[in-house]
Amino acid sequence: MKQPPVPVKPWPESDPAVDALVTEVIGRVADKWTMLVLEVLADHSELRFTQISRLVPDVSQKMLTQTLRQMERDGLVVRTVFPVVPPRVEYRLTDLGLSLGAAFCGVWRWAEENLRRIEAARAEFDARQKR
Amino acid sequence: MKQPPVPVKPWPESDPAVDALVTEVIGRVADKWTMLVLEVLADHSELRFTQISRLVPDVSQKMLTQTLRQMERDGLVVRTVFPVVPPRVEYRLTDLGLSLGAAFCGVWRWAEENLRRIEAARAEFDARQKR
DNA sequence: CGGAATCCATAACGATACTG
DNA sequence: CAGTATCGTTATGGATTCCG
Repeated sequence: MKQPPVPVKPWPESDPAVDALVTEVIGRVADKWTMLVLEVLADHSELRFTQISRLVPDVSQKMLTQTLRQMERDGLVVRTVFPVVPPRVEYRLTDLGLSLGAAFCGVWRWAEENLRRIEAARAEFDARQKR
Repeated sequence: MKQPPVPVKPWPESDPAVDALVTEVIGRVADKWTMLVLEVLADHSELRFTQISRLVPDVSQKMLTQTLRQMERDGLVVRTVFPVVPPRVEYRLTDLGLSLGAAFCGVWRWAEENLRRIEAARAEFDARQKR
């Protein structure tokens, strides 16, 4: 049985204006810290600032604040401030944030499943460069 | 049969070592230019350097070269050099590259479908900041 | 044509100090 | 606790020039 020449056509359309916006959104959303925060929030459903900072390895306080602010601005997380001392701030994903997590799940699994292949390709490429 | 409490659990495991590698791979692969090149190559199946540069808006020659090299190193594209003058170099996606395109399709569609929601969230957030 | 090499501006990020 | 503000460094990307 012959397979179709192109098994998957990933992107259905190509409106340049929409493309630019989509690219910008993906660029922001595909950020390293955003994805890691998305992961821990998807796992724990609600977390305080310091809890997130402990769960996301090597994130600086500055980057975490910045990332959470952007995610809040984009409607991915809600930030709840409890007027107590010491302050208590909780973060949780919105439905939009959850749906993004689901969408990214495919990429995450792809990366997991193909780690070896990528490492092998890199090793072979690097070996060829040395010659 | 009882369904699990969390409707979607995006990430099945959490091995910190694998996590770090996956994060690194995603970080590289989720790059702006990589995604755009992936898109045009998925649409055209094989392209020359200048053709890609015309199809990807605003990409500099430096970034395009760099992106293509990384993609080649990661085993996402194959680079074929024809020994003629003037030089002719063709790029096409590998199966790995195609499968990545398919995985990213979910994120791409998510971004398209939720553009409005994100813009609305941003507008509301910005309006609240001004007060 | 398809790059490589260089220079340079700026954006990104980490570390530190301070605050309600 | 959950940030904000500032500073210094590093990484990134554009523009330009040159080459087989």
